[in-house]
Formats: sequence, C-alpha cells, structure tokens
Amino acid sequence: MPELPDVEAMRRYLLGRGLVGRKFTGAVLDWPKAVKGSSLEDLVLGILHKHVQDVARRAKFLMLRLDDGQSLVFHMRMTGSLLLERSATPRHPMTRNFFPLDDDWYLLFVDPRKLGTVQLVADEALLVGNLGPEPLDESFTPEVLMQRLERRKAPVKALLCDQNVIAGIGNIYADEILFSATVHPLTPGGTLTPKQGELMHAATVEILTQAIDKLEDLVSKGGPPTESAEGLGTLKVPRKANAACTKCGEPIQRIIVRSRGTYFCPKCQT
DNA sequence: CCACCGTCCTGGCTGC
DNA sequence: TGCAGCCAGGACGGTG
Repeated sequence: MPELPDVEAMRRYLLGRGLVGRKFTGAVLDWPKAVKGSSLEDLVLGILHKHVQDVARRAKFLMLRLDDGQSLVFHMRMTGSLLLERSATPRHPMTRNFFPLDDDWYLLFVDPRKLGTVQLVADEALLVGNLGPEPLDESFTPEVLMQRLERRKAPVKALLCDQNVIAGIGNIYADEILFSATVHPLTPGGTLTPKQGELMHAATVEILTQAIDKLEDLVSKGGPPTESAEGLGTLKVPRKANAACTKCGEPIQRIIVRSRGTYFCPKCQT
C-alpha cells in the first residue's frame, strides 16, 4: 500500500520517464468513480492540451502541476499506482483509467481495488492545507514531532497514521518506526518522553529514506516503483502474529489499533 | 479532542 | 483439490 516512500518513488519514476513537458490529449475513464471534486467532463476538458510542468508530492498525494496553474492530484489509497508507458505497450490489466499523452505515451492509473482517487484542483491547499509536517523536510525536528504529540491521549500508533499529525506515514511504516524506537503502539502520544521523541524522529527519517532509496534503486533498474513494502525486504517487524521478533526472538503480537492491524514485540517495545 | 461506524473495493488468503 | 467467504485498510463524513 503506497505510503510516502512509494509515492515519492512514483514521483521520481514519472520525472525519470519524462512526464514533464508532455501534454494530455484525452482521458479514458473506465472507472469514473475515481474522479472526485468535479464532473468527468470538467476534468477531461480541464486537462485537455495542458502540459505537465512539474510532478510534486505532499504526504501521499501526487500532483501533476499543469501549465495553467491547475493540478491533477492522485491519491493511491491502498493499491493505486501510476505507470507511464508507450501506447503500444499492453495496458496493465488492472488499469482503471488512463490518459493519452502526446507522442503516443499513456499515463495509466492502475488500481486493483478501485479505492484511489484523481481530481483536478485550482488550489492544492484545499486538499493538503491541513496536513501535518513532511517528515523528510528539514523543518521536521524531534521538537516538532513532540509538539504534534503533546497532550494527545490517542495511541501513538494512531497519531503516526493521522495525516494531520504527521504527513505520509501509513500502517506499515508506523509499525516499523515504533519498533525501531522501541515504543509500544498503545502509548498515549502525550506521555512520550523527549528521549522517545528523538528515537521516533530518527527512526522516521531513517526508515522512510531507506525505503525511498530501495525503491529508487528498483526504478533505476528499469522497473516501476510498484513493489510492496513487504516485498522490499526492508521491514523489521514480521507482519504475522507469533512470528519471531527479529531482535529478540519473542513472538510478535498482533493487536487492532483503530481498526488497523498492528504488529509489535511486547518485549522490545514498552 | 476522542471513539466508533459505515463507505468504498476486490485480490488473495483461509478454512472447510 | 475446489470453492465460498472474508479480510486488508486510507480517507472522509457522520454521530455521540
């Protein structure tokens, strides 16, 4: 499931494949429910003959900035991904919507579970204005993290997944961060010590950066950045109850936090 | 501020 | 082995 590293790798993949400068020549919306915020017609007419000026990311949103100031904003949700292919290349079977570009290229929105969204916005801030800090931004410090968790009673696991607390982290990397920082997922956010804040901050930066590097390596070898976090082989927490903890060998525990499966080591994380 | 619920979806896994 | 059934969960909106 795409989290910050996956979306960032997707951004770099699209840049590397030369999306910037290309022009939309149409839209084939086989799954129209993915379109949010406007009518299908407004989206199609809105992007027609517009050039992509930049590919940006904020949290898990991927935005294609067009030459008229509007942005075509994708959210991958659970299973979405974008591919840039020659029109002659057989389309991925799970392609839900696709966008013909000039020079016979296609931008494919692949999404097996049909939960992803796309919308054309004049003002990105309406979508991303309330999001928490970008964890890989220089301005993200242990102090900023602690301040975001201050006085919060919710489990730190839930807060890490809350896009308005900190942007871009999802279920899997939240578990990884807490494991690395040896913090129990049910710890109320406001009770974390400065030391724990530092550990979590360092773990966040390291884990996200490492995942991006790994994905970018895959992309540089020619593949699209669609490898799942599990498939990357960088995860330290087995996502299976009773599997052996990679640090101490004790059985990994599975609990549900805010209806999300949460894996942690009861011995290492306190 | 917090908890919980329903909604969206179907590939792939579990269990009989 | 085959097949039915159900789980996975990010964001959002609503309720209490």
